Amino acid sequence: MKKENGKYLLCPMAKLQKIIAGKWKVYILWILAHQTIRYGELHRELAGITQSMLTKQLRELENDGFIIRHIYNEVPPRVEYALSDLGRTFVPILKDLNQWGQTHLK
Amino acid sequence: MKKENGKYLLCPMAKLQKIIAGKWKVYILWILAHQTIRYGELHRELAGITQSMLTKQLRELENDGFIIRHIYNEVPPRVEYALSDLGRTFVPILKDLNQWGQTHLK
DNA sequence: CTGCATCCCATTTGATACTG
DNA sequence: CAGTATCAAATGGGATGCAG
Repeated sequence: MKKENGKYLLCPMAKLQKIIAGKWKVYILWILAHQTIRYGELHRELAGITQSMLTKQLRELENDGFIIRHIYNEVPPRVEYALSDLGRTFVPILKDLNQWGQTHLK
Repeated sequence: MKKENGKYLLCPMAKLQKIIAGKWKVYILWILAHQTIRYGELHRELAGITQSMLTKQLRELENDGFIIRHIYNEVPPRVEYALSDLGRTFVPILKDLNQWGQTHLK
C-alpha cells in the first residue's frame, strides 16, 4: 500500500463507504443488479423498510449516480428504477460481497 | 440471483453490512491488512477518531472475529492488533473496494 | 501507553397519516 | 401507485476526564 505524508491513502474508501453505509443501500443495489424494478415491487422486496426511507435512499443513490429513475406518464403512475452505467460497474463487487458472506458468515 | 419465498436472498449481505457500516471499520481493516500495528500508532493513522471510538470499533471487530488482539505484559503496556484468518479472507474485497473507488470516484 | 466511563449531540431510521 | 410531511425513537459518534 502506498503512503502519503505518512498517512495511509484512505480517501478512495471514504466516498465509497458512505454509499454502502446506509442500512438499505446495498440491498437496493443488489436487487437492481438483477432487474429493473418498480417502486412498489421494490418496497415489497425490502421487507421492513418504510416508504419514506425507501424514497430517501433511492434519491441518494440517484444523486450519487448509481441508479436511474424512469418516470412513465401513465395512469396509474409508474416509476422504474435501474442501475446506471456507474452502478453496473459496482455489480462485481456486490457479487463478491455476497459470495464472501455466504462463505464466511454461516 | 436465487429467490426464496419470493424474496431475494439478502441475508448473506446483512451481517456483512453491519461490519462495514461503521464509520471507521473499513479503514481499520484496510490498515491492518498491511501490517500488525499498535493501538497508539493506529490512533495516529486514523486522524480524527477519538480514543473511545477506536477502542469500541476494535472491540466490535474483535467480537466479529475479524481481528486479533495481542496483549504484551510489559511496562508501559503494549497491545498489538492484527487480522485474524477470517479477516485475511476479507482483504481481497477491501482491495477491490479501494480499486473501485480510485477508478470511479475521482 | 492503553482504554474505560460518562455525558451529550447529530444523524439516521421508523411510525403514522395524508396526497396527486 | 408513488410518493410527501411530520413527529418520535434509536443509533452513532464525539468531548472530556480518569485509571491501571
